[in-house]
Amino acid sequence: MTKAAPAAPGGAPLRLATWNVNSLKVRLPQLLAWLNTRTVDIVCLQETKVPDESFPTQALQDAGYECHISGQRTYNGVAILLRSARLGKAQGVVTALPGADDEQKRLIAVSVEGMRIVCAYFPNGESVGSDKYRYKLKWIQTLTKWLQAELAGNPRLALLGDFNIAPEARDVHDPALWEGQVLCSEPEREGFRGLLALGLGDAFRLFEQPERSFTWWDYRNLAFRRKMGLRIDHILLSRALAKNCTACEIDVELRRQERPSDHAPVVATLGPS
DNA sequence: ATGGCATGACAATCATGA
Repeated sequence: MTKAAPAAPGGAPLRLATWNVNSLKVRLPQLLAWLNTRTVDIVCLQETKVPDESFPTQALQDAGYECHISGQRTYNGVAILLRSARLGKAQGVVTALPGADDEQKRLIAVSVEGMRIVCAYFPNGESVGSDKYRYKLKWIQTLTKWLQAELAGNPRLALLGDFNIAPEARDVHDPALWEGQVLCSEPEREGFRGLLALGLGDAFRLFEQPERSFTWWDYRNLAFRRKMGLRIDHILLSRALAKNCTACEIDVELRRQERPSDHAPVVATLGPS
């Protein structure tokens, strides 16, 4: 096992981000522009919707990132981009959730700089009580068990992704409207708390945040303009990483752009340990 | 009111998302 390296060698902060791009093909120009203006070192992407052979590896390499991918046609698909100038080689790449026993590409994990980085696209769940909802709850259970083992071997662990869970009422624009609905139901929230119980902290809630902070807004009904959103994209940090976390923000500007993803990125900053 | 919009596969609608 490699020795845990400092979170921020050289003292420069390390930035970790997650973004559900809702089609990497459509969003690539925005992603490249974003990477060009923001210094993010580790980027977790969900809903790339692109098979591995069509992944825009060259364009992202040219932008300075090494790509680790687990994709499929049409649906799902995840990737981790590592900024080569800042980070060493990745090891221990895992491209599926062990034990999940399905074809859906929803998880990728890498070890880099003594950290275990897990990028996840949780199932949506469709509606409470549906087959997809049951699949979601089971998937979360499988993830939780696997993470427990991962944490035992890698205490410096970050879980980033589209969780498709709004953990609390304050993460919902209209809690009464959403009460008991998919993304907000109690079993899903229990699942989220089960992840916290592993010793993970919600990076966003380590800090004072504006009210009505969300990461997803429906394309319909002018939901973004009307601030009708949910906070369903998260960065969870193990204690060893959380104690060095100095900021966590939602990059709302990307949702304001032309032809946006319906999700905005979340970015966490780790200071020197 | 189960729609509204966006994406991909596919060639007019349909599955899926959240």
